[in-house]
Amino acid sequence: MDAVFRALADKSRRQLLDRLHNENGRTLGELCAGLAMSRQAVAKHLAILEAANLVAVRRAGREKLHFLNPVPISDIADRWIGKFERGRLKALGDLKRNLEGKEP
Amino acid sequence: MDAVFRALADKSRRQLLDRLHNENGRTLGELCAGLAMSRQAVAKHLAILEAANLVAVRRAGREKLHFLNPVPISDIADRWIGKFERGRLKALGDLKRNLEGKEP
DNA sequence: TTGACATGCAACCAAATGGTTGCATATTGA
DNA sequence: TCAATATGCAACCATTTGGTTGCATGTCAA
Repeated sequence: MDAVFRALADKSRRQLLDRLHNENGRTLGELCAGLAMSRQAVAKHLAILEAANLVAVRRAGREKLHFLNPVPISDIADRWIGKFERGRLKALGDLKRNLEGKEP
Repeated sequence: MDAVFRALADKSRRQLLDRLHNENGRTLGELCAGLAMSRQAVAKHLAILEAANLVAVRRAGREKLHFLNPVPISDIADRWIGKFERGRLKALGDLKRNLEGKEP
């Protein structure tokens, strides 16, 4: 879980996930194209995403195909965001009242 | 949005949000209690959460009350996670097929 | 076989991060 | 007033992070 949050903290890695979301099963070389970054930098990012289980990999000869795994993101939504979502309207009301200086 | 993801990347900061979720409107001193960390470290974390708009603040005399703001988390769920959630089942099926080496 | 291509590994570097300590400021209450 | 309390600010430090370069390995295709 911590690895997932840390992996998502970087804009480049979120962009890589976006690209995989659009076209799944890309090779490292394909993912590098047009990213103002060296191939090795992209490889490191993908390794971090892979360690966080956000990206799964299949070797095909000399190529390495990368696939988006949406499960950890789903887990965030379910286990962590859901907790705050449930109380969202209540919290918003409390927040407004509290910032105005009254007690709820 | 980037600030929100980066703020959420740290376990201590997520714990602070959890504590505010349980008991909203805590002072800095209260939030420090029992956290193996100096007051200044906690203050820095709260500043980061405040900059990301995840925490709102009200001064009350010499105390500073901290309130959870669930909106940015909700925004993540809506704008970013939702994108992956929608295709979750399809992506999972594709993932399984692709890792098995067949084409979809 | 052999050259071109795709990826892997390692050393290195600058900047950001998370933490500390020390001191300053502001508010409360006796 | 004045001491205790609550927070703010700044300098400093170690580690992590995101990036680079250089070279090694593995695979395809002519």
